Amino acid sequence: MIEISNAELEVMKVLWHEAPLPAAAIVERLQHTSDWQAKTIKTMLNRLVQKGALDYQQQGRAYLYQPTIAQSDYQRHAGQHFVKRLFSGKVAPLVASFADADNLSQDDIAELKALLAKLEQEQQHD
Amino acid sequence: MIEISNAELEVMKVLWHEAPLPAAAIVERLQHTSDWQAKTIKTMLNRLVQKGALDYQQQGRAYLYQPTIAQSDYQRHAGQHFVKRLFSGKVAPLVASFADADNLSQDDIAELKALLAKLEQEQQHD
DNA sequence: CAGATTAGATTACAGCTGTAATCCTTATGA
DNA sequence: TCATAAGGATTACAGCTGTAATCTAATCTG
Repeated sequence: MIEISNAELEVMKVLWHEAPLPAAAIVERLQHTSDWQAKTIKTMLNRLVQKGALDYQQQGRAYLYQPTIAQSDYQRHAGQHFVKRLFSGKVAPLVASFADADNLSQDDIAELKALLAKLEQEQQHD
Repeated sequence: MIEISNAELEVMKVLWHEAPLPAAAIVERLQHTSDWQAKTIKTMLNRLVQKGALDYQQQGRAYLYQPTIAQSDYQRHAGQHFVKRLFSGKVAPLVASFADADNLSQDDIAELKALLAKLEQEQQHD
């Protein structure tokens, strides 16, 4: 899987939210949430294209960029990788660490319960 | 929080498992699970000391290394950080992505259910 | 048409990382 | 005692990353 650095990820997020976009639009969106220079963002667009995480179509003189990887695919992959690295591949201890950090709201708990219920449901139908 | 790189983390894991240890013992343990040269491992010990993730006591001519950070603290911190970066801080979607990847065993599901039950229990007592 | 602006391409440069090798000092075995 | 081994300290070096600046070609503007 393609390795995407921290800064590059911010660019990917913009395009996962809306694509394709020209560089100018990406720059504009990122300047709301970061203090990167336009040149910096261009560099990252270049690197992401070189890595194969983005591709583009030419539109006039400019490019329209878009992701080659779905956000959900990237999230799934990176999640597996992270949890393997730090939690021996088990997600439950990570959730427990969120609880320890008081970072599980009532909503989060409800969401997890619903998810587990759904999984058991599916289990029944196997 | 101290940044620990991938390779450095493998060294930390050895010492989280057992500490303090002299470099020789760390090298010996890592050579079972990696193909790093002893010199490479020494470099990482050095860097980890410089970063403040390890400290040591001198024992004769050698050092006895030990972590300055508990594994659970590092896990909690890194977990928060990762989930914030990729899942907007919500852990439930990460768990869902594990389910999508068929990476939630019956045991994992049971563990999560137990955890949620315990959290609700605690909730009652607030 | 000439100068200014703009798009992307190329270059820059320091710090971190992976992966060692070399250096220096001290202990140790022949 | 003398060479060697063993510890740690220092140095190496390429690739990745963050953060741009410069270069070049095209376009817009007056």
